[in-house]
Amino acid sequence: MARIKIENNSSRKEVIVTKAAALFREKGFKAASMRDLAESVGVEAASLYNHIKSKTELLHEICFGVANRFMHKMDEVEAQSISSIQKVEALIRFHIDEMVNHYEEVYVSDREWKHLSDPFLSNFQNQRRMYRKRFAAIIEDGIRNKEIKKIDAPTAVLILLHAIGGIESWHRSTQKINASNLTENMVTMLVGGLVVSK
Amino acid sequence: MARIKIENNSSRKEVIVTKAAALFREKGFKAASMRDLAESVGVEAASLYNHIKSKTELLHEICFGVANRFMHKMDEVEAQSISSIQKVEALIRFHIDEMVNHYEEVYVSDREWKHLSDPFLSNFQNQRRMYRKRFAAIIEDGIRNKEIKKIDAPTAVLILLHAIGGIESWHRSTQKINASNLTENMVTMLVGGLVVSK
DNA sequence: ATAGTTTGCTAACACGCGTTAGTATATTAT
DNA sequence: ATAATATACTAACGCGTGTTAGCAAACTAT
Repeated sequence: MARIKIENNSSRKEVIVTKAAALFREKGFKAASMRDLAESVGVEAASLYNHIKSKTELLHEICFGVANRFMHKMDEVEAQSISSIQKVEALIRFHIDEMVNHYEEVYVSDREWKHLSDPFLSNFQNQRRMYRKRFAAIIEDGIRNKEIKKIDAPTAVLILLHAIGGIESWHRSTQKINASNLTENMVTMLVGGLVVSK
Repeated sequence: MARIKIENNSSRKEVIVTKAAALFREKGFKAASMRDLAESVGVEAASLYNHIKSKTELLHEICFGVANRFMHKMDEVEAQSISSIQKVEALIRFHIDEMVNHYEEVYVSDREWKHLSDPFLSNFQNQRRMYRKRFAAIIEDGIRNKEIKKIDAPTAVLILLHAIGGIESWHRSTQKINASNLTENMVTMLVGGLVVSK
């Protein structure tokens, strides 16, 4: 009788969530079936329901896991007493790090959150809005201090966040530069686009 | 008896494709049903098949319509005798313009092409790869001419393309700045991130 | 007016989906 | 060893899906 293998004292549910993230990333939430997931876990579809309540719950876990990590980081960065541009850079580096090390979850959270159902959907959207507002506030601080070019802060946030989302393609790319090189390139370009040239 | 309304001597098929793009953008390709589409067109689901071969054909039309426009623009820009940075700027402006004026199609082409089926899938992926290669080549030219910072060109392309894809959120935003302001902000930030500071 | 063509309708199909019920087999605790 | 719990299995459900067949209505051309 097949059994879900666990390691590092992680629960069976966590194993399923991880496999689900990989599958949702590959096929999209709607296109990925519970039978697909079961096969990837090495078990029959019905058996999954001993550990999870529904397919949607898997998406919850993924999306809010990611969202919470980002919110926590934002708290941390805001509390530091460093320049605005340093805060921006810290956030950019965190985003890239997340994208490199928790690729599947971050990707799914980014692209598939639409398929959440209320009240989780609105909750998630609120968290996103809040995060962007706080990010924009940092940039506006930087503009006031003349560290950062006079640009529309919300637009800058969108650009930054989506630019980093582009690592998705890097991740799949065959001829990829290494992660720290990637990070430096991105920081150069993105921060370079913000700072006022001296 | 309901009839698909046409205007500007566009075919009924084109009307369907346009509505499909809006629906696919909103719900995602898999989650959007032919019955949804039929309702949005104002007709019964089966009637659609007098004009189209399959649901997938709709995705073909959308994706390759967009891809062809971009390829055509790339031909045009490459042929011009202007500096590399000007070429980059021209492409960025075109991308933004496309995103603003053909939002639904571009968005769908960007996010839902995975659901194409071979041979269209590989064809589409090839076109994408080619486009990025040609874009990267322009940037590498710029680096050689010392117009552009020494960065990894393929990474820069990823950043640029995805950053522009971020207009998606702008498009839905309530407090949106106008399109030309948006464009100038993006160009400032993205081109500013590339050029060597003097 | 009539014939031909385009377009839409109703009905139905085969299929894959998420999920549940009921039962068997492992693992853990006494 | 025995009881209790956790986990997996088979079978099946109701439902929504893309699509087709066959027929009716509307437009177009003669």
